[in-house]
Amino acid sequence: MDEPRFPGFTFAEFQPLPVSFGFAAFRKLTPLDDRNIWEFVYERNIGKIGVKRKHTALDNLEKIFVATFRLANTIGFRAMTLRDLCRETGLSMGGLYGYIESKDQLAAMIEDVIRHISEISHQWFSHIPDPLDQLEGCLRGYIYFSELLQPWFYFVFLESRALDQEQRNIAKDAELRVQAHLALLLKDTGALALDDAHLLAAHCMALVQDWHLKRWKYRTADISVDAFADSVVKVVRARVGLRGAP
Amino acid sequence: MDEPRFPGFTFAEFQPLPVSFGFAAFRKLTPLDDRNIWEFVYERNIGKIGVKRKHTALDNLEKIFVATFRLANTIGFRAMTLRDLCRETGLSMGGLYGYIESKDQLAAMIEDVIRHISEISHQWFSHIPDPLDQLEGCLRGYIYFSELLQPWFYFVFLESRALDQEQRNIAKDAELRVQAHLALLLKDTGALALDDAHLLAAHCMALVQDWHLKRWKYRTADISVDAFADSVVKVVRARVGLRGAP
DNA sequence: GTCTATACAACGATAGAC
DNA sequence: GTCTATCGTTGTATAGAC
Repeated sequence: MDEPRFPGFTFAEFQPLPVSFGFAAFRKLTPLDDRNIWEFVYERNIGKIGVKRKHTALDNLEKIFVATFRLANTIGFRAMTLRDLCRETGLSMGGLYGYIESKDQLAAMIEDVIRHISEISHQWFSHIPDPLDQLEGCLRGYIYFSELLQPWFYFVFLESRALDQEQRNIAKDAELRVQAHLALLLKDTGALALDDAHLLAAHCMALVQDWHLKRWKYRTADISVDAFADSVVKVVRARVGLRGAP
Repeated sequence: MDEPRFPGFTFAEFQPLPVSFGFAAFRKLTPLDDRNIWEFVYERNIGKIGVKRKHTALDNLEKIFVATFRLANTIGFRAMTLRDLCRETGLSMGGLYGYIESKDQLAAMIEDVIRHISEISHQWFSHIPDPLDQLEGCLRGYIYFSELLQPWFYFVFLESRALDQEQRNIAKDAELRVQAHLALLLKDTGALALDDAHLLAAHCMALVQDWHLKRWKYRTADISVDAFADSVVKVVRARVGLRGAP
């Protein structure tokens, strides 16, 4: 009866964003946000989740993931115990195991969602003709998604070592694919040598990831996500503007 | 009989580095490197370490820390057990506790060393008159130290959440002090507004920390530490060169 | 200074009642 | 669909021999 909302989910089919855009515009147009993401998780893990009543499942999934983020954020995922998780969610140990197969698989579910978003969200900007403008879209897209889904991104970044070797390699490959896409756009500007483009693409990854990695810092300094994104874009555009020699 | 080698350790008294310098020059002139750091650790923790014979202590300290880095790197500090550590070092549980007070304090010892280096190493470049040149020195200093002591920096960055709340705040304060120093130098260039200087200083932190945080990426791509440092410096100088408006 | 042996708490996971 | 009760394992840390 409940129809899936994200069948073969892709960004290409959604209303495009303008070249330069702020967080408010992003939030209004994104097909995936911090409210309907539980449905996205549910649909990606049907079969693994024992609970069949969708509304109950979504409710408890939200409780479980939110509690996991809070606990992992403060003491780390490995230090967090399933008994902690039960206390915070109100579920029992047996009840919890209706939603997760194991503690490790809980981490893998989170990783999967964010990796999927990171890898396909750049489609949303592929219609922009100028490569540097398209790059700006990708950078803003990443920053704004990590703002909207901050606990998810933070978890994935800091807890990916808790995964097994195979899934860690999947995570590394995903980061390299995103970076390669940025490098390609930088190369297409015609302003950078190939080596410089790859290095600058790596710097771009470091810059945008800093928003969720050091959230405490920017919150303390009262810096908005728009100010941060503007600043990152300015740094990257300045470097490209050099056109080769220093 | 064994005299301390780092009494009241500071960088100010050591031979200064030129404005622009590579990793080789850094390595030749640094008073603290990956070989004598065990002595540095020993001297900072005298009183806590039960073993009094210095040569034995240095030997086992190296074994313990190297094994900790390897284990924390692969499975995470929290997942690493003291039995793992015994197996890797060849020590017994009882023997191990002659060097550490607890598992948590082992992490705190590592944190302490790197925080101390990060906070005082900028003294090494305070003789440079031009603020932008001095900034370049600080950036290169951080990158080259994190290259020399890569496992230490990597551990501190990713495992700081394993510490208790008080020590986590100490770590955050340390990062903010380093960043504030960079912001001051950027402001002194006269090319940036105060807000822009602080944001760019934060970007600097993200850029230089990427060298130890994503070491696997740069190793795979066969990028040298000198190429990386040059690229970071180029990005920052380009942004400053904009002189305000975009 | 290092070892073996052990104490004791806490963990992830499951079985079976409701 | 969720609970309580419990299993076997593994963790940190220590005591006492050598």
